[in-house]
Parts: sequence; structure tokens; C-alpha cells
Amino acid sequence: MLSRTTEYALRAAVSLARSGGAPCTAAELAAATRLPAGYLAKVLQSLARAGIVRSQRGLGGGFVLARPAAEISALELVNAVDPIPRIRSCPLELPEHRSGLCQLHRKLDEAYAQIEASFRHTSLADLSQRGGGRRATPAWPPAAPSRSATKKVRKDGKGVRGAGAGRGKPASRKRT
Amino acid sequence: MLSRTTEYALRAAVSLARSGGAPCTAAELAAATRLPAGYLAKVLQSLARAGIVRSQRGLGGGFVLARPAAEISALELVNAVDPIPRIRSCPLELPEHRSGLCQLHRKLDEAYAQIEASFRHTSLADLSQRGGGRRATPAWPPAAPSRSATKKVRKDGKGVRGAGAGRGKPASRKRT
DNA sequence: TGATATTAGGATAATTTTATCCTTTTATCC
DNA sequence: GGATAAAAGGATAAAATTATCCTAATATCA
Repeated sequence: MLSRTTEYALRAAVSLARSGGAPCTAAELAAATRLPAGYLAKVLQSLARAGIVRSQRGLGGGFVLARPAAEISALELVNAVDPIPRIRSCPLELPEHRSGLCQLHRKLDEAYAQIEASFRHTSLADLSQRGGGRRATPAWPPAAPSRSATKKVRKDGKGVRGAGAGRGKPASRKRT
Repeated sequence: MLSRTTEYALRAAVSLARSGGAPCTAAELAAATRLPAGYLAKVLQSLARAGIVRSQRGLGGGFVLARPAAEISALELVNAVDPIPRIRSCPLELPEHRSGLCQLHRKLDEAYAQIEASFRHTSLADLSQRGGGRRATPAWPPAAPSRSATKKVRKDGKGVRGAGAGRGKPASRKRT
């Protein structure tokens, strides 16, 4: 669902956030995050263009965060690299439009909106916290809308999957 | 984010739900939904294998819903075709594991969990409602967790996009 | 039984996303 | 200035997703 590129951006940013201001080269970040170095470099370029990281060429150069991790939202990172595709109008612009698939697309957009909101309220600092403070707190409802992560953690760990679904040809996705 | 295949499955299911029990051929559904006929056929096969629709060959055959639309959740449809990829363990199984990227992956999984929950509580009947009952209700918080859609509708229509993001090479996605 | 409609399934092609490689630019150090 | 380090950018390759096409299986109808 979230693209690989998005994962890479987030992982790199976390790694960067943890290195305490010291510049990291693309190669270092790739090693630390176990991501393909070449591609990661492209992703870092995107982040640089978006003004989230600053890059410096030459000896001793590399990448640093352009702002404190607490002031960078996960949403910024994601959108810099592979934006959440909000749906503003039904893909099916036709007679059916008004009466048509609108509930469907409203729902889909709603899902995107949820993700946006969730990511908007999560900072890179939140994502970079060390030590997994595993909670038993129920994930729902989301309680009061304050800032910082490690607040909501889902309750179950089961793989609820509807009906007899499971196989299915055109579906496949094998990403890590 | 949601794959094209997922959209197709949902659109086809809505179309099917609206045809009131009469079998629809893949070609008919493709025409009604404006989707590529050949590929849609594959998607329908997946839905059939998942037990969501029933298929019948030969003259007068086609596809029908296996159950009333009210008893089919959006989640089932999505999972039949391109499952929501819940994250159960950090991709980076390494020394860094515990101390590492876990907050990140917890957050990502949380986002997936939200989508799952949202889709689980939306039925195909909800998605198939005609006439767009546009609400002004704020999208957040999600209020009480009862069933049925057309409940949450997002408040804004603005394209909030972090910082100066926008361009960016490795990112592209041009889907409809 | 034969003709026709329609799904099932496999092979293959087109497109998009990810990944690699190479050259160029810019910086540091000597 | 020359050597070296590192990002920038472009061309290309590999992999995954989406799409098309063809044949086979199965059903209906005459």
C-alpha cells in the first residue's frame, strides 16, 4: 500500500534523525538501513528538493536534517516522495458521476484522509524514539488528539481476513 | 496507495450490487464501470475464488453476488484482491531491531489498521448507495463505532502538502 | 448433437516502479 | 592546482503491476 519508496524515505529519515546532527553520506545511510544504496540516493535527493534534508557535496559532506526531527512530520516525508493521493473527483466523470460511484470514492478518500491525519500528527522525532515501549492500550478509539506517537498501539495481532479470501490471481504483491 | 486492482474490484462489486441479482457478464460490468474488460475478468475471477461472487458460464451466465451486499464488507473485497499488508515484524530483523525502526513500523501498521477498521465497517451496500448525500459533518473524531458508512465525511477539501515538497524524482505515480 | 455464449486459465505484452551504473558537478584537503 | 570524496543527474536494466489475447472448459438453446 505505502510504496517501497515511502518506506525508504522514512527509514532514512529516522536514521538521519538518530545520528545527532552529524552529516551522513548516502552510503552510510544505506548501510545503516539496509537499503539499496543507489536508489536510496535518489530518495534522498527528493527529500533534499523538498527541503526536508540538506545535502552537501565533497569530503565530509552528506545529508543532515534541515530542521529538528520534532518539526518534521511523517506526512511531509511521505508527500515529498510519494504523496497520499487524495481523491477530489470521481474518476468516472460521466452521467453516472453524481449518482454513481461516489459513495465508493468518498470512502476511499476518507481512508486516505485518515492516513494523512495520522501521519500529520506524527513527527520524525516520534518515529525515531529508541526502545519499543510496547503498550497494551487498546488502539481504538484514538482518545484525545494531542501530539506525539507511542500513544495508539493496536490491540490485536491477529490476521483477520474476510471470508475465504486468500488466493486470487491478479493480486500478488510480495514486498518486504 | 490502494492499487488499481483494488479500485476495480470495488467498482465492479458496486456495479454488481446495483444490478439487483441479475447476472452480469464481465463485458457488461466492464462497460458499466469503464474498466479494461480483460483485466476486470481476472479481478472477477479473484472475487469468485474468494467466494464473494458466484460465476456461471454459458449463455445467460455471468456474475452475481454470493451474498446480500449488506453482508459483504469493503475489507473482504479489498483483501480478496490485494490484501492490506499488516506489518507483524520489523523488516529489519537485526541488532537494530529492538532499538531500531520499530516505532516507525508500529506507526505504519497503525495506519494499515485504521484502513482495515474503516473498510471492515463499511459494507458493499454502503458503497452502492445512490445519490451523494454530501455531509458537512467533521471527519474527526470518528464518533461512536456503529455500523454503516456515510457517517464520516472529511471536513476540508484543501490539499495540505507539507513544506516545499512537490517535485521529486523517484516519486511519480500518475494513476487515475 | 451442434452452435453460441460465457467464464477459466495461460502466455505474453505494456507500463510503472525499483534498482543499478556511469558521468558530471561541487566540495575538501594536500 | 591536483587528488579525492561525495551528491546530482541521466541512461539503462530489472522487477512488479496492469493489460491483452488466445485457447479451453462449460453452460444454454435449438
